[in-house]
Amino acid sequence: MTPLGSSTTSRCHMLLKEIEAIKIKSIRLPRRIGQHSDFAFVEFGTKQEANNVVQALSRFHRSTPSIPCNHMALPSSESKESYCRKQKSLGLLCTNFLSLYNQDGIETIGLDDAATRLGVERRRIYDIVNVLESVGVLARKAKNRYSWKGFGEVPKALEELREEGLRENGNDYTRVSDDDEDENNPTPITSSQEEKTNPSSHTRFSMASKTGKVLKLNAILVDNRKEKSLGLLTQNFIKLFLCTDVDLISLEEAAKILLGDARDPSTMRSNSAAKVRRLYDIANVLSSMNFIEKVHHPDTRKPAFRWLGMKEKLEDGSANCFVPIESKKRTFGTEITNTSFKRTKLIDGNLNQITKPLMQMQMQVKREVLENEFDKTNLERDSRECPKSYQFGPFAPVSVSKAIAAENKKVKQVHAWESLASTFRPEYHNQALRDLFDHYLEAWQSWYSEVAGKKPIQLMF
DNA sequence: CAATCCCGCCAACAA
DNA sequence: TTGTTGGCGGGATTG
Repeated sequence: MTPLGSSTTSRCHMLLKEIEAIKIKSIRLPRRIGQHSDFAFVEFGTKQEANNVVQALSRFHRSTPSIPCNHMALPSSESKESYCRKQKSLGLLCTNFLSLYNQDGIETIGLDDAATRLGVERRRIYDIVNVLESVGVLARKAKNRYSWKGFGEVPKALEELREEGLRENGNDYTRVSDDDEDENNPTPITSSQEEKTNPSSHTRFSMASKTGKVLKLNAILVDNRKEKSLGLLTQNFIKLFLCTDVDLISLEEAAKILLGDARDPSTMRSNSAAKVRRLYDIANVLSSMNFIEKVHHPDTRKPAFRWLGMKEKLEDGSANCFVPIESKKRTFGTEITNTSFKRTKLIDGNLNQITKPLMQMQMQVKREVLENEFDKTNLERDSRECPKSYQFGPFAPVSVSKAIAAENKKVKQVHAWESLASTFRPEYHNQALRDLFDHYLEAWQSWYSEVAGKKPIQLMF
C-alpha cells in the first residue's frame, strides 16, 4: 500500500488479522479486495477510516509493551487477547475527545464524526457530550450536532450552577425523576447523615412519595421533559462541591445525597447503586478535565473526589496548571481517571521516553491554540471571574508558560497519538504497517496544518 | 469479595 | 417507520 497518497487502497500484510485480534470494535475494517498468502489488498472507505485503524493500532502498541512493535507482524500469534479496560474508559475517551476538538477553528461537532474519529460507539459519545454540555463546554445545536463553546464558558456555567444550587438549597430539589422522589427537603445539602439507606424500610412509602410526585408535577419542574440524568446528575454532582464546604465526597455519599436524600426513605429505590454507576461515569470525565481529582480519604481508606476545577492560581499563571499532584504516576498512555497507578508501570518502558517529548510538543501547540481562544472568550467573560485565577487542567488558560513548555516536566498525560504517529515511527518489520503509518502521518499533517493552521510538524527521526 | 464501570440492549423521542 | 438519544443494569475487570 505504499504511501497511499490520496488513494484508499492498500496492501496490508496481516493487517486485518492484527486489527481483528485487537478487537477494535466500532472501527470500520478495510474491505478486502484481494487476498494472497501473506498479504491482502484492502480498501478503506476513506482516509479517515485508515486513520482510525492506525490510531487504534498505535494505541494498542502503546498499551501492550509486552508485544514489541517489531513483533507485531507476527501472523496469527494468538495475541493474548489483551484487552485493557482502561483503554476504553470514558475518561480517556473524553481526553481524546477534547484534544481532538479543543482546537482553534472548531465550531461545530458532529456526533458521527466524533465517534469515528475516536473509534468508539456512538453511545459513548453521548455520555461525554452530555456532561461536557452540562458544564458549558458544548451546546447542542441540532440533532447530531453540537457547537463547541470552549472552556471559557465554564466559569460562567459553574457560577450559575452555584447560584442555582444555593437558591434551591432551602426548598426543593433539583431531582427530576419520574418515580419516587421526595417533595421538598429543607435538608441542607451536607455530606453527613444518612446511614439509614438500607433498603430495609421500604413499603409504606408509596403513598407519601406518590403525593410528593404529584406535587412536583403540578408545581415545579414542568419543563424537564425527560430531563433524566447524566447531564443533570452531573450538575447536581458539581453543585455538591460548589455549594458546600465539603471537600471530599465519595461517590457513594454523593449518590445518596443526590437521590431522594437521606431523610426520606422513599429512597428505597434500590437505585442508589445504579446511580453510583452513573456517578462513576461522570467522575471519570470530570477528572479527565481535571475538574475533580480522585484521592483517598485521609481517615478512611475510602476513595473520594476532590474538587479542583477552579483552584486559585498562584501568582502568575506559570506552569503550575499542569501540575498534577502525582504526575509521576500519570504516565503517558494511561488513564488519568483512575488514579490507580499500578498498571502504569507496564507502559513505562522505552515508549515513555519517546512519547514524553511528543507530549511536550503537543502541549505547546495546545497552549498556543488555547491562547487564541482565550483572547476571544476573554471579551465576553464575566468580569468578576478573572481567567487567571482559575485552572482547568491541561486546557487551562496558561497565558505565559508557552515558552517554557518544552521544559515542563510535569506534563499531564495526554494521549498524543497524533504526534506519536508523526514522530515515533515504530520499527515495523512489516512493510504494510510502516506504510500505513506513513499514510497516517501524512493525513495527520495535512489535518494539522489545515485545522490548526500550522505548518507541518518537523519530523525528527 | 468489593469497587469500578464498560457495553450495548432497547425504550422514549424525533424526523 | 427509521434514525436519535440516552436510561439502565448485567456482568467483566480491577483492586
